[in-house]
Amino acid sequence: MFDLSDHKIPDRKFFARKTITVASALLGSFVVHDSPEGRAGGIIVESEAYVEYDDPGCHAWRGETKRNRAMFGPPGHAYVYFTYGNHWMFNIVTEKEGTGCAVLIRALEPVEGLELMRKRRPKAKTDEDLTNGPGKLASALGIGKELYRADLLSSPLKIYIPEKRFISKYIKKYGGIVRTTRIGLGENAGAILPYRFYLANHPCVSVRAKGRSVCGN
DNA sequence: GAGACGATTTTCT
DNA sequence: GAAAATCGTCTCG
Repeated sequence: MFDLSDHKIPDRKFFARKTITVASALLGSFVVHDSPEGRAGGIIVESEAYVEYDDPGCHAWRGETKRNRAMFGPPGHAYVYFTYGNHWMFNIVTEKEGTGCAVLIRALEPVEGLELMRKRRPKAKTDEDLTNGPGKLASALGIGKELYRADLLSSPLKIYIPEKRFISKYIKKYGGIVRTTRIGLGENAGAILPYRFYLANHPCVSVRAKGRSVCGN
């Protein structure tokens, strides 16, 4: 398994930057959830940016509501919400407090707690199936409403940033970063904005119909 | 293997 | 009452 002592927990400023910057900077870093059942975690291989000010697809576009309140809070916190009847989504709040922006984590490479994740997702046939979608990874990591607004710097749910060398090697290994349009948004909901990032050849990326790898990088 | 669709709940109009 | 930042299953090739 990976030794997390080589990786550091970012400070608040890491998340306070532009959402697009944070979304791409998160590729190759770790998400770890220490639950009572044990530790589960993986490497981020796909992310999407959602920003309040120029993005009709963002939950915060129409202003603050009870549901999206966490997005307007301080950066580095979790914005977790429920959708489509069954699924939790895990987002990381970005930019300065009062701005409704976040990064949606769409896919991970499972690394820590494989057994626990398999137990949580008995229907997954392969290990890639454990975390190759936003609803799937939340389920595999045991992320639910109790982590709404959790501080990623001090709660059981944390982000670890590996050394720069590790990240560039990892990104290179999987063919570089692709920037393209997001998934699951309607035509009028900012579907054309190139706010999605993923590792070109990574097996865990949830490339769907709309997400053809167009703009290589 | 790809495309269609139903499940199910929270939130807003 | 409808839509939603999805998933799993069913159908047809």
